[in-house]
Amino acid sequence: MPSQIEQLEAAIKAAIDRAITTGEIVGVTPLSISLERPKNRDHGDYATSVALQLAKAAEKNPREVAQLIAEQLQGVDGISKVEIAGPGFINITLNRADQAELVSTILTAGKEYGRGKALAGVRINLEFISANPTGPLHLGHTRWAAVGDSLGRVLTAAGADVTREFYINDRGNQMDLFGASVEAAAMGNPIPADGYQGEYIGDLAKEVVANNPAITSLPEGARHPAFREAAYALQLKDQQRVLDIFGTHFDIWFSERSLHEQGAVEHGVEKLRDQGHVFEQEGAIWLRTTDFGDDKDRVLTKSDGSLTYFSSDTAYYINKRERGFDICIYMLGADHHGYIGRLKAIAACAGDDPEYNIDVLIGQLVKIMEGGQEVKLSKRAGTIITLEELVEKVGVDAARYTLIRYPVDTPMVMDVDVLKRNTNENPVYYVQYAHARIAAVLRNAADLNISLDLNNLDTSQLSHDRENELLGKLAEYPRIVATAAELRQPHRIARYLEDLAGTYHGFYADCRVLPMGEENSTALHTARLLLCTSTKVVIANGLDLLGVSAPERM
RNA sequence: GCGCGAGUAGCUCAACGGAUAGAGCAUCUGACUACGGAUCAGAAGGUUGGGGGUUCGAAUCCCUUCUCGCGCACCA
Repeated sequence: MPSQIEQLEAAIKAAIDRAITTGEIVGVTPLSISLERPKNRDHGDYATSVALQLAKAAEKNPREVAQLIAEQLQGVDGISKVEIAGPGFINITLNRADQAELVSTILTAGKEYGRGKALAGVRINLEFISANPTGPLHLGHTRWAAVGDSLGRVLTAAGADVTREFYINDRGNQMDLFGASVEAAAMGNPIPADGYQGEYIGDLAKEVVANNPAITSLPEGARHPAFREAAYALQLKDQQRVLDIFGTHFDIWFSERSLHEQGAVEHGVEKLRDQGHVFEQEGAIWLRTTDFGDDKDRVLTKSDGSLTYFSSDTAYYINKRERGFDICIYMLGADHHGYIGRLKAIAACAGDDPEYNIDVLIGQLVKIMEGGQEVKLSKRAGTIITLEELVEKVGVDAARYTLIRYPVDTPMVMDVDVLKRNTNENPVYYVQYAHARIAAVLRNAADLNISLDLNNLDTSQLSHDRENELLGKLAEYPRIVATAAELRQPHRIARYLEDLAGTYHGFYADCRVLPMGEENSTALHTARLLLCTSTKVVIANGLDLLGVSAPERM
């Protein structure tokens, strides 16, 4: 059954179609109609500015266009009032009882409510975090661990076929340096000057030796790779362990080495050569990315024959596409924003559409405050905050929620002290509290043996302004999910939930849900309880998209 | 120098090109001796960094300028 908003949208389109067919206005019916819940309640339940948008092409006064559409909307089922306001807004008021049908829609759909088909059939590769396996995941990775995971859930909810992928940068000098650092720690030698300094290196060294005591007596040539590989395995396992705690799961852990082992780099270069964008100069092999807006051409194979990191990037992209992904999403840190141009250029060089097949999201840095002071993050000073430490400080729910709550392109400040508080300063509790509060009401209702049978729902009971407001908010949810998926912005879900929770609390303050004292339960109590239940479903569905729990009790 | 991002209330941040720019915190007023006060109602707080432009309408798009952050390797 189409949602109320869809029905309304269809009705407006039909009205425009008709006006165009009869020649009353000139133009084309827009694919989607902008419909919004007006902030001002005097402006009805829904408002559209479509007449303003059509006016120019129609060469008519916007109010006249609005008038033509409004006339058609009069008398449409469920619409009780249509008004034209301001420069040409159409304000629509719906029958309250019809709106309450939504309760039934939500409860019937359950967990499915909010899921859509906007991205049905689209195969998406979602790559995020992709840290070097040379140390613990830190704050910078944590933002992606939360947002990337949530985006995966949101895209899935919009119908996409999503594969979450972690690209392991397990090749190159950094790995050697990492291995050498662990080895030095184990052998009691000083850590190399440009090596890894953190305390964890010593811990890794101990663990490596404990697992294989003979390792220290290997000849030097064998010892170095042995340490590197052992430390790599342990560190990767640790990253996986921490992400598991954080509730972030990957479908594929993709090793950069494996890319090279299967000859994907050579294959990629061949493919790009076929497309005509590869050239040689000064003994090196280049990709002419400047053909597609990059600021300089990039080297694939150095003059000494070794491969660049960039060649891995190209091979990896081509590999993803050959695995059948329509859209490759990259989530990168702000220090990688220079990659956008070259990644897009890779796609273009491979013959793809850089506007569609590849999507690069850049996340700004997270600052962290504790004790009223910014915590300076420094590897040298040992003040790196790891994902694990953050979770220990504030818990998974608060950490995830806070990180997701902001659009990734804004730098954000996380105040650890605030996250420890269970107050409104900490929006996750505000939302979770609404859920727990409903759960409590439902427990009480069960004690009173009040029927929650949908067949007993009398929609005409829900006529209070607060009920109407709550219903309107619940109706928005599917659109919010679709928009969040389309714009790759999971924070919209969090903001919506805060709004919904606030609306619920307002309803709760003014509308008594359970019978008082000896009072018998009535159709109104049942209707309100079902409204509460549907609100609980939507909050739970929304929190699930964030990977945050929806507690029955707090 | 070039490129990318950011600049909105005292603070942290929202706002598909839409109506009076919104929340939370902080400040000030109020509200339950019956459903969870981790709540609700209200007040105050703004030249959306500055200046131009586009249009019915701009925080949003374009130009310009200032400030901050981050990048500009045959490194990984």
